[in-house]
Amino acid sequence: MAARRRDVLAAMAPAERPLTRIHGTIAHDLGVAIVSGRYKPGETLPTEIEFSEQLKVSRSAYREAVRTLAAKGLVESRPKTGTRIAEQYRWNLLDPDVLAWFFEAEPLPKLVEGLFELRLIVEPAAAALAAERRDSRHLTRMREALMRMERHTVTTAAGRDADREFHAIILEATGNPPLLCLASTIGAGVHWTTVYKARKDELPADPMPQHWKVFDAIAAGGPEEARAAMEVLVRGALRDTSRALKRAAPARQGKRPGAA
Amino acid sequence: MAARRRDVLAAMAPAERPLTRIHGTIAHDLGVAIVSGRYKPGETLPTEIEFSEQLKVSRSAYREAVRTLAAKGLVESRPKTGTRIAEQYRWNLLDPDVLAWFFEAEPLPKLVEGLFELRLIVEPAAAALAAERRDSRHLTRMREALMRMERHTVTTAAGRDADREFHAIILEATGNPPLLCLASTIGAGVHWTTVYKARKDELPADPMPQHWKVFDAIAAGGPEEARAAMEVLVRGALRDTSRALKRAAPARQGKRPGAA
DNA sequence: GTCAATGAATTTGTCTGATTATTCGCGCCA
DNA sequence: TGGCGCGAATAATCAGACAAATTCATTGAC
Repeated sequence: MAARRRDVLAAMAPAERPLTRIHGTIAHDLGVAIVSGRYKPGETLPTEIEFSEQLKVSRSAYREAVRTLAAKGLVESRPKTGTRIAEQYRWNLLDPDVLAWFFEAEPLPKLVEGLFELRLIVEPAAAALAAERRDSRHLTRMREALMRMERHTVTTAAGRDADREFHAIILEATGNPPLLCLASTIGAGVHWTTVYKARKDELPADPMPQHWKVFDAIAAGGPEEARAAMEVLVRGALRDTSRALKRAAPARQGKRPGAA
Repeated sequence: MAARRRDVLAAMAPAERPLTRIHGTIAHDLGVAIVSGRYKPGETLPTEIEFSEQLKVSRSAYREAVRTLAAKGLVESRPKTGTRIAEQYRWNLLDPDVLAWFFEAEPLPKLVEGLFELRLIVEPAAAALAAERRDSRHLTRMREALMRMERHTVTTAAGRDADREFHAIILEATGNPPLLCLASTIGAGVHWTTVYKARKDELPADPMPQHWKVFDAIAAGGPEEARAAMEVLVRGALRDTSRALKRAAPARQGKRPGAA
């Protein structure tokens, strides 16, 4: 019955969708359409009435979806002018949803690189801070996450979740709220490391020894050791990922202008 | 810009308000009320009908405001359950609006400390990256910002803006989009450094020499020198601020003074 | 000829009220 | 005890009308 309403945005799988949660669906689809470049910055969307009719939703539902996007910096609306896609530098790339939408389509290499550079800056420092505080409960959770990761291996979804969780717990262990907000950002990087790795035919190196080294250093209360171990870990991930990106790059020529 | 309809949230000055932009006003006031702790995590707001009547706005305007807050992780709504304040760790502290709302009331010391720790992690690394790329246009803009800052001094709003801009340009000069998103976060820290400094009776040390050192190092293409100079700068700001925070802490008992 | 004021058209913003979907909690029954 | 519906409460969606704001073209004055 329903689900025909997304056709305008994405003529993709007609998966049945609950009749409610329209707002979420519209926001999601529009968000993906924007970050994937189907709508470009500066472009203005059709008028509310027109677009909501195209999407087969009421104007209020559509407006609420646009509010969600505006809150994340993706669009800006003004009377008479209409709703237009904001410039990229205004997008809140650190927002978990925006990041997820980005990675739903193939993300821009520039963004992935930036994410890894950010990891390289933040995670070693976070590991050092965590080693300084050395909170036992966080240590327990880290060990559990690593053991779960070891059990499932990073080739499985459960293993990747455990991997993300390990990195998130380290951020949490710093006791720094703003730093914890970067968890989803870091998590996106972690996730895509393993995905890119898996795309390479080469058998990826076992990530566990490096992870355990980080854990041991934090557990031992050695900030500098933790920092160093984490840096080796992230640098390895960066190396693998940028190799995979370089190989994927030629296939992307012409598809998207991609500037910053 | 207050209005009669905000009385429920903030019984402040009853200045007349433009008839539109209601959504923004409500989102702002509610956002401030939440981050300042007037509504606590777990609490549920009154029903849509009830609350929108209290606020003297239509349900649609109220709902759109709630959507904005939900997009930033501050609230979660579900049928039957109602709209409830999300747990703090879900709040998107890196969102410019959330941060601004936080600083509209007196921010929690924990948050300010966290912000400075983040600055201490990110800014030296960003300065080093900027020194590596050494883009001439960015260098020009940095110099202009610093000269403007020198002209107005940090005791003026224009001077503080120039200060923030200088730090933002450095982030921009890294060529890293996610890093640039931290500009508002860093900017909040920069801003509050000067505010806290101004509250101390002592004459603050002239910040310009340190700023010029950072600029010179970047312009000279010396990553390590830039990193070191920026670290000195931020560490100084952190020292000043945490001193002011410690002194302000006793004054925070009980109720909260007005905002700016 | 240039600039300022005016006004109309267009688009988002707001309001109202009705209907639907979802979910929690309770009572019933096995 | 434990699962299964039933009902009530609440957000979610819909529909349509009106208000406000801004752009843009036109007009008028100097």
